[in-house]
Amino acid sequence: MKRHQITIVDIANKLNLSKSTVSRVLTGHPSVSEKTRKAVLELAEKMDYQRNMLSISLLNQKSNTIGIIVPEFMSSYFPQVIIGAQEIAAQEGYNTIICHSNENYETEVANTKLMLANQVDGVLVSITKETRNFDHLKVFERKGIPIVFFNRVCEDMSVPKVVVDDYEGAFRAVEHLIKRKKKRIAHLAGPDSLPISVKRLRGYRDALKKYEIPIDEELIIPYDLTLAKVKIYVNHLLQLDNPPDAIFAINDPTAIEAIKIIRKKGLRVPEDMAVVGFSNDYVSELIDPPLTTVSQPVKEMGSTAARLLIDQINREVSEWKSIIRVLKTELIVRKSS
Amino acid sequence: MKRHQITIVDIANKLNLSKSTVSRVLTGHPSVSEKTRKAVLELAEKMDYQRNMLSISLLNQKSNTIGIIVPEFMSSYFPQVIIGAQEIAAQEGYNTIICHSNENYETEVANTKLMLANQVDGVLVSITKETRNFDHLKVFERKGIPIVFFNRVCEDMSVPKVVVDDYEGAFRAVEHLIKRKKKRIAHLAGPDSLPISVKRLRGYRDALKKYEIPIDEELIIPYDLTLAKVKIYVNHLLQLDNPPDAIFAINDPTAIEAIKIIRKKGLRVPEDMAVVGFSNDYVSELIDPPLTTVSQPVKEMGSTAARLLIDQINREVSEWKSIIRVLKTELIVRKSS
DNA sequence: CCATTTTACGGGAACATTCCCAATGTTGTT
DNA sequence: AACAACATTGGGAATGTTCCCGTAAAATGG
Repeated sequence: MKRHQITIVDIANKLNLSKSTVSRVLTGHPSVSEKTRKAVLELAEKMDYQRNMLSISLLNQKSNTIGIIVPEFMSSYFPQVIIGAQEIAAQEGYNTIICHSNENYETEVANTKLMLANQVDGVLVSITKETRNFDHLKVFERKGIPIVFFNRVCEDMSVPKVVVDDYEGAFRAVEHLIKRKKKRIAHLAGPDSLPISVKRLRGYRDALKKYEIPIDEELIIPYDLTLAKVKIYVNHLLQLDNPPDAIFAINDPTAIEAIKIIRKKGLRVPEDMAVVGFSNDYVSELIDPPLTTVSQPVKEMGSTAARLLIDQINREVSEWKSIIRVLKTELIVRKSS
Repeated sequence: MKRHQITIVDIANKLNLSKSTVSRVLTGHPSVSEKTRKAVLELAEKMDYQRNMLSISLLNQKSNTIGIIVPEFMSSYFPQVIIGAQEIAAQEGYNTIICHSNENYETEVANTKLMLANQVDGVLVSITKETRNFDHLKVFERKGIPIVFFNRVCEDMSVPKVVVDDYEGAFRAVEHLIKRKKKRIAHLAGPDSLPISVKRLRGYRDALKKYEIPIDEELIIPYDLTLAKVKIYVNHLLQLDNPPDAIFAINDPTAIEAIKIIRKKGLRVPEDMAVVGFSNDYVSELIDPPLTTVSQPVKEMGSTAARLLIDQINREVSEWKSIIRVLKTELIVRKSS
């Protein structure tokens, strides 16, 4: 049994009208008599009529849909960004398609194809830690489909970006540790491919420089954000001849994992080893000890990015190109430091 | 400037072919010569051609898209369900469109409209705590669009459902508290509108009955899952003439909030007040003290639901109707009890 | 070399909707 | 009564794709 969808033609036939007239009623066009308008609206309601967006989108060459591609979905970070973005999108009559690439480059490429095939009017993207080739994203540029990066950006594409002041945040965090009299501060850094890693590392270095603390390259460990590896690196740090007395971690999950391992070794946080994270995840204030961290306006990041994207969709301009919105971070001092 | 999308007609014209032939190549139809096949594929690649799913969906009366409606997005619970569902969906060539209703009935209704307008082939739904009228969901039934409930189900619709053994899980949790010599066990319950609340409450009652512990209605507090209210209720419990020595909470966020408040009062967990949650959120093992809780196979819930839905979409049957998949829970004992 | 089969391709309808243009009917004005 | 102006409706193209049907050319068989 092939189920038949209720269309405006069905309504038109039942009322001996043309589809044009029915369409006019449904789109709110003025030139239609009150009598037919009422009849159409009533029947539409009764028949559970729902306009078919597919055909409308096809006709208008506009789907009123934006795509969001995020690298992961486990921590509270990206879901919250999405909430912020969806709020604005919904307000502006845009629909959202969400994909997570699972930190996998191939999946990310597949996701962009899917977005294109589904005729999104624009995309919000935060890349995976593996992404080094950006051809799949440049397709959007070539096709004139607006794209906005957030958090994990691609630096050599001149499109709008929304980030936080990673350098500043990292600087403050490390400065805070120094003021707590910590002398050997290690940094569990992110992969070099991500600008956030690079910037936070630079913040770390400059803070040490400012307070004339020698930088020990042994204490800087870039890693691939696979939580399982944290154990290896933390143990490595603890077994150094001259072990660190503090760790500044690239993000909160890393910091939390580090605390777990440090405590399992019988050491105290923060007395033996202070730990500071980045992002202020939902969990961070709940753990023991509560984590000192650099908070970011997460929801705002989503809404700012969405706003930027929709502005770009509506007016067609190119001066937008190189806009970079930098949101403020804030150091939140808790018991872990 | 109106941007022109690359279509099969463009490719056809460039190669002096008909759109039919180009379409045949792109869909992998056999009856086309090797020479033209190669030419078409090459040009398509060069022109960044992407098939327009809108037109295909319109033509096929099938969008290959499923909708997922969840009540919230903050805790790790629903994101993980979504991951499980998306995995299966992607595998089967289905696309996902996700909406969160923000625990708000009107938003949920709006979301269903959006799903319908976008011609989803099926929907996965977990209702809000407010939802008492199900007309908006029955529309799917009337239109013959498969629907599967998960976690928060609507009991008076005979469609497939995926749940966990809430009764069993709650029973075990309370039994565990009893074995820990707790005599007065309170229950921070969910709203009556949700079957999960009702079932967990029943498990609570039956466990007490089995061990012949009198049920004190004063210790059963149904609440609306607004975390801010937990403070009021916990304080209320603590100020009773005969206060409880344990709390069984409807979910982990509630339990965690309760612990925070109890400790702020200077009481010890679990000595003065044991606390048990439900769901085993990502956070639960990280907090202090680690939370005893009933773990659910979250990702599996998503994948099972998606599987059920897609089966329903593919074969058109009605014996599916009343399938209920009950997934197993497991009591995880940690330090909070 | 002619008849028949096979191979490769083109033409056109269909999907649901909107919007422009034309057509009909109705009212008002002189 | 004739004509203009306006209100209301209908017809048809267009959006991008697939698939059925038809047809020409090439290949095969005797």
